[in-house]
Amino acid sequence: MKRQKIPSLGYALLGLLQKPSSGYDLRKVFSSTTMRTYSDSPGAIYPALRRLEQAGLIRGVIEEGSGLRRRQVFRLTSKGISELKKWITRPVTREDLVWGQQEIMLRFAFCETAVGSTAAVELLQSLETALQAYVAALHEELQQIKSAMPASARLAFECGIRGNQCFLEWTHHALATYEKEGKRKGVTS
Amino acid sequence: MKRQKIPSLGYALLGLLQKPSSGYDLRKVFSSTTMRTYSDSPGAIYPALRRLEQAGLIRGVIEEGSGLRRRQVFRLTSKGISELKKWITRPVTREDLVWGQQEIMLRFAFCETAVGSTAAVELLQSLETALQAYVAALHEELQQIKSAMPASARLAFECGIRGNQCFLEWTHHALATYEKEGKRKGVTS
DNA sequence: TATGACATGTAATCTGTTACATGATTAG
DNA sequence: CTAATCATGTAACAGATTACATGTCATA
Repeated sequence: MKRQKIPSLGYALLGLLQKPSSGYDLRKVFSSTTMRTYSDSPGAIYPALRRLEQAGLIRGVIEEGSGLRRRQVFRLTSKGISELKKWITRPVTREDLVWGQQEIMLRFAFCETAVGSTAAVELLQSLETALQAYVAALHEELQQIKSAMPASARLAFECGIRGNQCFLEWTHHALATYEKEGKRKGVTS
Repeated sequence: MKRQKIPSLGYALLGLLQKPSSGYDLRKVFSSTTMRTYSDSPGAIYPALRRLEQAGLIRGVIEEGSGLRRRQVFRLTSKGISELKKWITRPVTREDLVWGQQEIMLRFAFCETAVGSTAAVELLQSLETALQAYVAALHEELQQIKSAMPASARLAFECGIRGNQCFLEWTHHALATYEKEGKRKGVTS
């Protein structure tokens, strides 16, 4: 009955388990794709899977099929699906931005298959709002402290601002993409 | 005699301790500036300081001055300074990029005061090389998998590419800044 | 004198890392 | 047959989070 918070890795696993997979499959995803930011070590993944299973979010079934190496395939439960949706659709906060784009982008990447493209647009809009405020705040912070900083520190700060500005422009690009798609599909609706 | 690897927080503390500070001062930096990505909790910072002290990288002295609240001010030792320099000046690897810009930018921000502007330029050049290769690799990865992805996943991937491209452009901006400064100071040398 | 900010710390718990261990199956 | 790969795990440890504990000093 403990209300444990699910760490980022847990949500990454939930998202990937939209397609039923074994622990080994998931490790391969982490070691071979852009998701290598997450550890592919068995000491991280197998315990994480067991925690998710104990929380009732996924269920593992040992395959007794053809090849017959013991291989446990995990699937989302309905509780797991709703937890995943909740994580994806909650509004983007300032804190989310401070902790990094990584997790926000993971949420967005899973959004379409898990919740649908309407939710994807909403997530983008929420992100846009948060980013606009954040970029403005960063500009202000720079004004206040730039005189007392060495050049490298000021440049590093500018890098952060540029990065977030670029991120903001991407949200516009992404929103435009969805708008176009919407027109293609549903002008007459 | 343990050769423990210093975690990111440890280096952040070493960099900040170029200016002698108490644990409380450091916590305030983490809670109030752009460095709020690091935890400002006492349970993280005081133990980290003690580890650095045990490793001989910093030394704390209890102030017996005027105000007389007990307040321990930490300073870098010569060993700490050289460890900080080593961290800052080592070449930027692919792995550094995968784990995030954060730590690279921290190294750069501390670079000028800790090692000097020549080292800052070298760090930027190393970063530029690594980024060019990384962006190229990301483009290739996108080509290989984009057909099998939902729109949101593809857009998320594009976001990563754009971010790194933006980062690359920033390195050019930063290098140009140093070039200009170099001319102002040393044309006749 | 009581409240709140200053300043430092500890203990329980959780998660992740590193490194090792185990066994089944397939390729050479 | 033996080496590599598939597939799963465990144990020891390090580090972070959370929540609590302690005491000092200023001020209202």
